[in-house]
Amino acid sequence: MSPNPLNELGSLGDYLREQRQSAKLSLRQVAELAGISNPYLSQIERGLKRPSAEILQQLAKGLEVSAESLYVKAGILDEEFAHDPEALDVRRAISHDARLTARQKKTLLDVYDSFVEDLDSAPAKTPATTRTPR
Amino acid sequence: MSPNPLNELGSLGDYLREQRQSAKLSLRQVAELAGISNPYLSQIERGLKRPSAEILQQLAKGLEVSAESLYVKAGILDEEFAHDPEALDVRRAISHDARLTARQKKTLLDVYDSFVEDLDSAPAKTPATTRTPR
DNA sequence: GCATTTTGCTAACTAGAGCAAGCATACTTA
DNA sequence: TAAGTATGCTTGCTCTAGTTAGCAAAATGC
Repeated sequence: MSPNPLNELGSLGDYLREQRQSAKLSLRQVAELAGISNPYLSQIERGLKRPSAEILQQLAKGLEVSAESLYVKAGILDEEFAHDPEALDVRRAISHDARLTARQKKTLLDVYDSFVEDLDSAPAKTPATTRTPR
Repeated sequence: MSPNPLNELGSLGDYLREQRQSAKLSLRQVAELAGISNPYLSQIERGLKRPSAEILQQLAKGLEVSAESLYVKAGILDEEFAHDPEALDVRRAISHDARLTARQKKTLLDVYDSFVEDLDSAPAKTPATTRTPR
């Protein structure tokens, strides 16, 4: 059932270990800085356990990286979302708007697509289906 | 020990229950949409259990709100971080889109505004204190 | 009136996050 | 060489997130 089996987990662990080693810190040091136990950190780095968001927050603090970047690697946050959205994209903005229902999003996206379709010379774009950005 | 004892938890639960009721859905319906058990959702709404980020993701999908907004209420994401990319950015993205004519922009903005206008009674981002109970 | 469904909830259980204690190997320093 | 320490890891354990089964009260139908 778990949507992020161990792929993303391993990637997260690798990233954490890289960060720790490039900072020349031991497992115990980072564990202490983050306020978690060192055996547990060891298991996280090797992808054996799946840390909660709370633990990720503490680890981010200890490693001096952003919590959001860890969330992204753990698969609980969209990458696009973490990247500060200076680059504005209408489709993306619409699909992330918490105030819109799914149906309203589809309506807006369809309208938008119909507008831009006209100027894309003759693209024969996919008409109605909501294309998930990503 | 836990940094977010039950304060933020209660706020999250209240928010979830408000969203569900304003959508006129039962516990079981939302639980099914989100793919979680209904007793568990009941406990989350009453602030008795602390859902993981994964569960919050599924709940966001079922309730058609952004996962990030739930993360904020659960205390695992900074408010500022989730703030900007929502309401503001849709309007801004539209008005900055070079592919749209002025008239098309106005159309899209009008549609968008009409959508979010309806939400005044059921706001997606309550200031957490003022609850307008219809 | 009584039966059926729908509502939210309680109780008992399972699985896994996160912990303290301890182990084996490598690196010091005397 | 041997004593001391730092490294990462394994072993059990506790606690709680999340489950299934089932309850009492409210709504709906016959």
